[in-house]
Amino acid sequence: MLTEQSLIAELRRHHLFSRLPDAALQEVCASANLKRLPTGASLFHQGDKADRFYFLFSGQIKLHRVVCDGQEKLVEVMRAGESFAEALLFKGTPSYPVSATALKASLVASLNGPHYRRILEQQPDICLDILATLSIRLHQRMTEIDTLTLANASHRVVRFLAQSQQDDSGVVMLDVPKRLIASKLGIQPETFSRILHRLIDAGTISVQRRRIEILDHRKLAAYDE
Amino acid sequence: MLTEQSLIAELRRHHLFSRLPDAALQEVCASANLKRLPTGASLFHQGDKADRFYFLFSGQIKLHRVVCDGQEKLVEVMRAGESFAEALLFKGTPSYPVSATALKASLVASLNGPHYRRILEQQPDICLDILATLSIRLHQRMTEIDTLTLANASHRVVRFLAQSQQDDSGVVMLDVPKRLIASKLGIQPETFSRILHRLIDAGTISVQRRRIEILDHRKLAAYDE
DNA sequence: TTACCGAATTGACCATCGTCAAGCCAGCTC
DNA sequence: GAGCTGGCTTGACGATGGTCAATTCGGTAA
Repeated sequence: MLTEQSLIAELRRHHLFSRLPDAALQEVCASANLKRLPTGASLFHQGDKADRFYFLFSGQIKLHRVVCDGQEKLVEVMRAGESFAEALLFKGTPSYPVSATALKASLVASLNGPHYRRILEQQPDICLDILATLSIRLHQRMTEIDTLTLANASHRVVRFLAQSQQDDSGVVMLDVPKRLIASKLGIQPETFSRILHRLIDAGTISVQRRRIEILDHRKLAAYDE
Repeated sequence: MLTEQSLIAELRRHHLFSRLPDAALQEVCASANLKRLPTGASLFHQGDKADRFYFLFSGQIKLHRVVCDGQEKLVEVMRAGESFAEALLFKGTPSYPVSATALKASLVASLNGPHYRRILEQQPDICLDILATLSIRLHQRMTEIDTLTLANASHRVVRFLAQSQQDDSGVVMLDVPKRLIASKLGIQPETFSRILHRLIDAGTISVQRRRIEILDHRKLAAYDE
């Protein structure tokens, strides 16, 4: 069971709350709702009125967009300790630009947006923090646009692999189904599979289930020029 | 000739400066440089250290990215009265993610970033304004990613046309060369030309040089489903 | 163990779009 | 006017990647 104490302690580790005075943080928690989501449950839908934002304690939640012809595009996968939908607090007429669905059983705190916003007005230093976060995210989206327009499918996969190995071990563990990866890269699952196997045949990588190992970094980099 | 008075008056109309106390704005202007750029001149390059941001008084400036194979991708066209590169003020290690080049003879104010940032720390309300701007821009980029991944070339062109008619007159005036439009849409100039002519043949639009008129809105919308 | 279900893979086929090359048109200078 | 330049257009061709269908694989439950 999650106590109010441990809730506060978790939030403290996040940059949105770390510099908040104790009283303000207590206030925020008082107006928070805890939600348990089983796998596949929806948290909110694209287009819903957005007056709440979220903090993910445990589990995994995907943010995705649905477009006219019913196709689905993965935007981002949120993990424990991350917040999302907080950027909307500042728009005049906020409605969620994505849908949020649990990929695994998850525990989230639903926080009152306008309430937090009023507290923020007293905390210019946190504002600057958030500005930094947003400008970084904006930058990420820009490189993503690069990748999607200027590179073909193979390049996108190679870039994805290069960006996904956190340490330099050369190992990439996928924590979502391959079809979602394909969706994020803007290609079909079949194409994704074929490209991986082309890389395997060339001796560039090896794949066991969701574990991908980069065998030849040089050869991989050569693709991306 | 631009006097300090008219410079201040122009800046006042921009949301980054409109709520600044007089003294603070004077201070900002004092550390500003005015630059005249002839057509084709470069203001800054992708990757340069970014400690200044800009306000465009007159002319037209393109923000673009250059990628490995020498191709160029249009990100945005800035017009008189707009500011740019201000999002970088908040990143730890700022370097421009785009290059800026004058499309027409332009007059820009180059402003001291860290200086402005220090002033901002005293102005939480302006911080919130900027947060709103950034979150809107983030949203724009997201729909752009949608367009680039989930739609084929024809859809992209149709969306572009639909979004580009400011009033409902059905007239779209391109203020940059077609090749740059194509670049922004992530397609080749040849493909852009062919798609426009397909729409002309279908009686959906008419084109005279850089003036595009939408003749049949329903038929155009039917493409984008 | 078997049965089952969704994910992943593989093959065949084809539309779309990029590439290359040539030609055209508008605006400019001389 | 002639000639040049750069942007735009048009055609031919081929590679890339999407679609559809069949098969295999992996995990779960009976």
